[in-house]
Amino acid sequence: MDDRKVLEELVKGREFANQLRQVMINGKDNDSPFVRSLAKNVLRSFTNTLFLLDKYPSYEVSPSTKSEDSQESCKSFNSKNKRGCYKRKRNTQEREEVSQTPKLDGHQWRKYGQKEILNAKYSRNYYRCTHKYDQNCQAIKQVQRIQEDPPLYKTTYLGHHTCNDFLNSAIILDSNNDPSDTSILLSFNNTFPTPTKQECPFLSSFPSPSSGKKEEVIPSSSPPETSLDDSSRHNNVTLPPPDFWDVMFDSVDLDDVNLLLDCDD
DNA sequence: CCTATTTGACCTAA
DNA sequence: TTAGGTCAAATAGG
Repeated sequence: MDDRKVLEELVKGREFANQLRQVMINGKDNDSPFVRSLAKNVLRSFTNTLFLLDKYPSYEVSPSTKSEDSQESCKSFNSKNKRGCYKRKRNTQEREEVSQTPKLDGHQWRKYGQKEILNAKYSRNYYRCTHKYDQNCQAIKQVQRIQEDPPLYKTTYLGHHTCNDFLNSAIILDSNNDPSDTSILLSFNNTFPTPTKQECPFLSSFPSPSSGKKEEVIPSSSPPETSLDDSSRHNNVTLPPPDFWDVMFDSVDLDDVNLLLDCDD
C-alpha cells in the first residue's frame, strides 16, 4: 500500500468536501454542475483511498465474525412466559462501521431500546429490522455516538437481513438527476422493490409503496432529547446527507469500483 | 385507531 | 453483582 498516495487522496477528498460544504452553505445552486462535479470528486477521492487501503468496499472497523448460526436472542419461556426472558445473542455475524451520521443503510429499522453505557458519554440505541416479524428478518443494529465534534457514530450490525426491503439506492441517485452519473447507477445490481421515502428525507417526492405499511424512519424521527444527535435532523434538505455516499458503497461490488474510478467529468 | 418510540423493568452473561 | 441487551406498557403522533 502506498501511504503517500493514500494521504494525497485523503487531502484531495478533504479539499473537495470543503468546497462542497462552502457551496452548500452559500445555498442556492445545490444542483449545479459544479456541485455535482465536486461531489463526484469527493466520491472518487475517497473511493481511491479506500481502494488503496484495501478496505473496499466495506471499510469495516472490525470485521469480526463468527459462525453463521446466528443465534437470535431467543425467548426462553422456561418457567413462565416472563417478559425479557432471553438468551443473549452470541456468535452472530457482526460488523462495525463508523460514520459521521447514523448510517443510512437502505434498510428499515425500528428502535426497540436505548441504554446508557458505562464510561460512554452517549447512550447506545438498539434497532431491529422492521420486518423481524413479517419476514422473520433477524438483523439488528446498535448505534452509538462516540464523538462530539465532529459527530461520529459507531454502528454495529448483528446478523444479516433476510428480508427483501432494500431501498432502491439507484433511484436515490437517480433522483439527483445527474445523467452523467450512470456509472454509479450501474453499480447496483439490485432487485430492490419500490423505493420508499423512509430513511430518505430527500426522497420525499417519491410516492410510498402502495402495499406496504407505514414505517417511520430512524433515526431522524427521534425527538431531540433522546436522539443520537440533532445533526441527523438537518438532513431534510435537497442534498443527500453526508453518509449518502456510504449508502452507495454499501452495496457496490469491487468490480464496480473500476467504473467509479474510471468515471471522469 | 393504529403504529412507532420511549423508557423502566427484567433478564443473562461475565 | 453489574453492565448490557431486550421486552413491553405507556405514550406520542399521524
